[in-house]
Amino acid sequence: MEKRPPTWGKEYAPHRPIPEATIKRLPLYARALQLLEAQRAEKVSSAELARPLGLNSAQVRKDLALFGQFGTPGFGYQVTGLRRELRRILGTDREVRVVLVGAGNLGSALLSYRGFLKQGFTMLAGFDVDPEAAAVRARTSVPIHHVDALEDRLTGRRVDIAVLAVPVDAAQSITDRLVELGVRAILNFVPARLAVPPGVHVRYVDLSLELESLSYYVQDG
Amino acid sequence: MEKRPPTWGKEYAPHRPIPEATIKRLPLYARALQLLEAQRAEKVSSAELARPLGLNSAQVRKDLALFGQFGTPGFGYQVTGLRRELRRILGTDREVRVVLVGAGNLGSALLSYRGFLKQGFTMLAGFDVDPEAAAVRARTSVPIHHVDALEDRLTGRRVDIAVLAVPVDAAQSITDRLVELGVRAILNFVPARLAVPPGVHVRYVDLSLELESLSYYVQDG
DNA sequence: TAGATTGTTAATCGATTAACAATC
DNA sequence: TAGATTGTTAATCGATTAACAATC
Repeated sequence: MEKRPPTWGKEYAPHRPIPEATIKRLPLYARALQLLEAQRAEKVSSAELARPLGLNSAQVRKDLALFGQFGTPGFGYQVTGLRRELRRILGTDREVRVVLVGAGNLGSALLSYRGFLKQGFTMLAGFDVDPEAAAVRARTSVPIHHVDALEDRLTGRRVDIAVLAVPVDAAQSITDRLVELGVRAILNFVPARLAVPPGVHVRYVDLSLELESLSYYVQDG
Repeated sequence: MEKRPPTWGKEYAPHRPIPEATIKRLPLYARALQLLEAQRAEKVSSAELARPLGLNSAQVRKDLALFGQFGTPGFGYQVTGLRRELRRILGTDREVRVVLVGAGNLGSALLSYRGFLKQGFTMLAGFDVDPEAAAVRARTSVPIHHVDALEDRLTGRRVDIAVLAVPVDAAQSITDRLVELGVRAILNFVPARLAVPPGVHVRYVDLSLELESLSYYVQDG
């Protein structure tokens, strides 16, 4: 049955800063909706969206309501429409341009790991101090250059996100250069705190830390 | 100058559950202390520990006080002593035994990535549906077996933590088998929610999700 | 209309930070 | 003793969950 679209659009550019916790859940919703769309589902309720993700339905409604009124009382959300909204909000409906710096074991795996870069993301290039060895490791069509060529290769090209997987000692100086080149966000796999100017976002992923903290739970019988 | 050790040991087996957020910070403290110890620092204050980690000194004191009284008012904490306590609390003073299941691009990178497994951790084995190809990718001395041999290889051996990097469709059934084998914690790189019995801990790391949520911050000028 | 589900406000929960007496 | 810093309580902040009037 056809329903007319809900009255969304209350506040496209939200004035209050959106909680970080909400931002992290948005791609989760988008992914679930992608699945539902593939299954030809027309509509979904906040409860149906929340349950498989292990979340609360009120949380889903609250997260979404921060960006506008996307649902219809008594009905739910239109799968396709909501997915489109989320991709617009996340910016993944446009091309998101990514570079990787540091193609050692971890970095080169990220280059070849299908499932890291989802629809909307483009890996422009990788950089490493030993691009030949890195190319062998990565086995990818993404060009890998020497880190010295960072400026030569990227000046004048828009780079949205840099993925950082260099040795600890190199992290800050590479960061400074990336910021200088206009990078707006960094996904940092290096176990080091990065100093960045306001407006540049850094997300820390410390794989070793995750393992070490899990160790806490496996003690005794 | 010699100081007598502080009066720790108030509550070694804490009755109240420790906040997850605290558990995640403990390895951070341990790592900072390791550095300080290497620099021959004798003592450290909560403020000195907090600042480089971007934390609040009260938070450091509160986290530590959950496990006992490790400090000395007017003095601070003894680096070596506190580090030892933290390693004991985390269980990284004993051998922590890890297996990896799924040695594709990401999994095999984790096998070779020095810096993933810190002191105290032992990677017993990797498992993959194509162990030969995985071995080529991983270039490591860690043995890689076929996943079918999970039970044959691990029955009767203690496994503390499993690192999961299999395809989505295989995640739950592999999880069930790992739980059956007595695994107590899972570091899950698969973008899927895992059902586990109470007492088994799952930590989710979704690299693609991190990238997608960063996309939110790089919009407009 | 009756049933369902939204958007939103209020209540709850948990975590962070400030403040300070205790104490080395 | 004077100065410094802990452990801990109280205040603050933020996020989650419950509840429900609005509404399709």
